[in-house]
Amino acid sequence: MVLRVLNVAEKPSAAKEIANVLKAGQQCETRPGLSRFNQIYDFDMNLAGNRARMSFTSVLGHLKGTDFEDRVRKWGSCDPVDLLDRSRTKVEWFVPEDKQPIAETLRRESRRADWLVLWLDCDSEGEKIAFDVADVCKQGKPSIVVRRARFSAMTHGDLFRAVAQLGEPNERVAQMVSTRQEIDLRAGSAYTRFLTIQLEKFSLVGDDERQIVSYGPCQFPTLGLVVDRWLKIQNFVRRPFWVFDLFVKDCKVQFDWARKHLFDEYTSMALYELCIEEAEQDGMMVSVTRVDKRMKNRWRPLPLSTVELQKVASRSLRISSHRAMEVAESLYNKGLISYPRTETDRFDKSYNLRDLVGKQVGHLDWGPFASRLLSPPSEEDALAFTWPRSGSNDDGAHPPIHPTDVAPARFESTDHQKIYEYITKRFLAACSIEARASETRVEVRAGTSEFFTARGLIIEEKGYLEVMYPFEKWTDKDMPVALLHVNAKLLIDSLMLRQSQTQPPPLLQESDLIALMDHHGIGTDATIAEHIKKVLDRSYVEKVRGGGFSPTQIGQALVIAHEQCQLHLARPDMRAKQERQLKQILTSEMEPADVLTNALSEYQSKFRHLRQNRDVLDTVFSERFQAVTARTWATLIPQFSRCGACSQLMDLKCSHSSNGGGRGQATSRGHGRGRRRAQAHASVRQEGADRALDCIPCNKTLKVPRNGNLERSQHECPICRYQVISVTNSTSNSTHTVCPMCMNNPPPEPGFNPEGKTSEFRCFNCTNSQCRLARGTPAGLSDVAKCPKCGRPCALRETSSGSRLVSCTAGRGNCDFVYFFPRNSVERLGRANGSCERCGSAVLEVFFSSAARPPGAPQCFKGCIWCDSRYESALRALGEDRDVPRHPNPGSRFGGRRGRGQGYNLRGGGHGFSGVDIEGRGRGGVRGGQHGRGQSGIRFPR
DNA sequence: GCAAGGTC
Repeated sequence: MVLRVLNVAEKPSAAKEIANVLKAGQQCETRPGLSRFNQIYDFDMNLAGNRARMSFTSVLGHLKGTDFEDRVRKWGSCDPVDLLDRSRTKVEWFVPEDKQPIAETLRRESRRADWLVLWLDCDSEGEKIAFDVADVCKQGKPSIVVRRARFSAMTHGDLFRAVAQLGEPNERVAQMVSTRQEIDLRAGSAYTRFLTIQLEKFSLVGDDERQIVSYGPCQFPTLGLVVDRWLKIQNFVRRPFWVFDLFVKDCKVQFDWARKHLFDEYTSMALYELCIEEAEQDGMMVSVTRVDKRMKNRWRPLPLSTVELQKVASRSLRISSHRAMEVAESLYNKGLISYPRTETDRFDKSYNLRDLVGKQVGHLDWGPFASRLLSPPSEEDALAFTWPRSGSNDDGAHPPIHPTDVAPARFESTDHQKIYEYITKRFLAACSIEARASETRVEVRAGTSEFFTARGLIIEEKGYLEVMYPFEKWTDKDMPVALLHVNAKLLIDSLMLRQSQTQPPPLLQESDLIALMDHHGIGTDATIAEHIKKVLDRSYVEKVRGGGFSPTQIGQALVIAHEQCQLHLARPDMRAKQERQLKQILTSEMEPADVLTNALSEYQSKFRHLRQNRDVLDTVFSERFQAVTARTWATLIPQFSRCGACSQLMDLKCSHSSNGGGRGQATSRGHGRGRRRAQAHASVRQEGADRALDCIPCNKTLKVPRNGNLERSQHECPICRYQVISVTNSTSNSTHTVCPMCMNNPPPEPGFNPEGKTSEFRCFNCTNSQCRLARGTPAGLSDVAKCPKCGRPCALRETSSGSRLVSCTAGRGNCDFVYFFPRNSVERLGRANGSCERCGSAVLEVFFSSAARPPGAPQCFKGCIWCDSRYESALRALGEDRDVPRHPNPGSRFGGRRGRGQGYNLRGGGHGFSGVDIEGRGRGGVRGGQHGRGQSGIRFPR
């Protein structure tokens, strides 16, 4: 019987390569898969004693992606902090649209296979992909036998060993990867949404452009490293120091003062004068006190890893790390170099490196060097092939980067040529011998106590350096013969005391940044360059002349604000700490769910802290950026209302635009201050235009509502001391109040979502117990009853005019159910423990006013106001002769027979609803009505 | 509109 085996590799090139080795010279057929990149190779081989028909195909990296459930994918669809809470939002794993053809190929091929062998890269990401592949294949054939092949190099020996020792995929490794993915997605999304919306009011980049202010667990620390160096430079205090400069006649060597430098001016002067005096007595001569000679080796380079290639590219080739990876990938796809994303800096002994060197012998530039490596060493030529040094890193999946084929006649670009040349020369150098030189160190004395040294160098064996030109140089430094004799005396040309000063460190170069990221474990070899590009694209950092990285105003402000809030999200050890926790999944010290919960709760508390301190963000950014809302404004009413911070009067301003927006109206571009172009001529406010209060002493601009007539009220907000503004809608003649500070910086309120698109905080959202204008529903009263009309929760509220009511929370346009408590008879309301057995509404306590209470009438009622008939009786005893709504809960004594939907009795009487405004006269028109006693009863405005 | 990690 022939065993049918489906084999899956991580990428097309790996499938091709592995199939090519395993077929061992047998015939191999190639056919297309449903994805145009992923072909299928069919061949026969022996597998565990069976004859096997192998089908070899591939995926393209991760097969499944992850995102939030649909409900919360849109910005503003939920409070961002919910994205950090697994009980409130879910993330989903799915095969994205562009990977569907691959998944379909896998399902199709699985149907006719007995075994599935997973040849994914042997790193943690590969293990996760292995599970995703197995999952999709099982959709095609649930009974398929799943095996994992593990190999450390794509060599004949390793691959056949993997076939002979097929194992199981490691679930904990895959769990670690998906845990990291979920943490990154949740944290990135929550903070990015919050930061972007919070900072939207500042003009961070050019107008009309939307600036995303993103957070990522790799991009923030990357930014942090740049800012850290920049701050060191900013805060650097230069210190003067003094140094002796010695020049000796006819000797062009540089002497270094043995004391290096002194920070004390008087000591330096005294030493200098003494030295000159003594030297004069010596006839202005120095004497040679010591001559040392020793051999010095220069080690050949280690085999090349990705991070090293990126550093060299940016440092020596003037190619950015991102571009270098792009180019390396294209060289790899042409078969010119090995896989360019590798951490490995040691060659496996099974590699035939001589063959690889042999491929290069025909090259005009380095060919002769390659052929000398392959010929035996002689007395004239010490150069010989030497197995490369072994570094300490091995990712177990890929060898160090090396050339796999000869250079083509023409390269796609000079970058391609430069990168290929470097990789090849570096490979030949690694297979070569060390460079050797003899160094001469000469010490001279001026006067009796000042010593100086000079160094000379003679390169005796160039070794690998012969091929590394122009990337690495080691040059001879002549040492004049006159200096080589102890006790020789030489005439001083000049001896000077020079004042200098300490210098700040330079800005981080890209190669420094890569090295630091690598050191702190920020990103992987394959992604470091992407993170650097990301902080550039986000305008957090910029590359200045000379190639250094400098933080922009945005970058500075982000890091400074986070540090001021004591949130160390931009520190480099954050990621390393996370990685350490994730690793505990591998050792079973922790379960994935616990790691996730821990990480998310830390993010949650930091998020809440940041949100509470949003003022700090605003302050730090307002020091650097003009608020969008202040750019195109004209004063509408000077000295309109009082500022809570400085007690001065603020101007009411208005955008002069008719199509309503400060944004997109201004024409200035660039960063920072001084770009304000206020238009003073527009004074008439038009409907839909933005309005704001501007406090000049505080340099603060606060949005106020766009619509309605604004008037100052006499009230002062107890939270922030700003003068409250009343807003009157001229159409409905309704009035509400708003505190300008709270509207822009909402106090934390459980029932208020500050990120909601339509949400602007008003007094009716506020539950402050000190404020008589606060009309928000305190926590606990937002869900006191099931709406008799639609079944959704109803809240207990109080209007600005003092009416108490229960209304549906479904929102305007969805359900307008309202029940008013009789104003004259009801004094106080409260929520008691428990809920109604019949309809589920909360048990309420209704306290009746003693003034309105006739003898014999109850003092209070406790129960369900919809279902308990005692409430209606109490009202009647109080002279409130209206009915209360009945809950149409099916099965209750009121429900069931009402027929479809809202089969309420609109006529009043009986158990139906009375006082219904079926004419839809709108708000304000329903009060009183035929009953003439205020607001008891319900209304259904249409 | 959001992350980081694979790969094309």
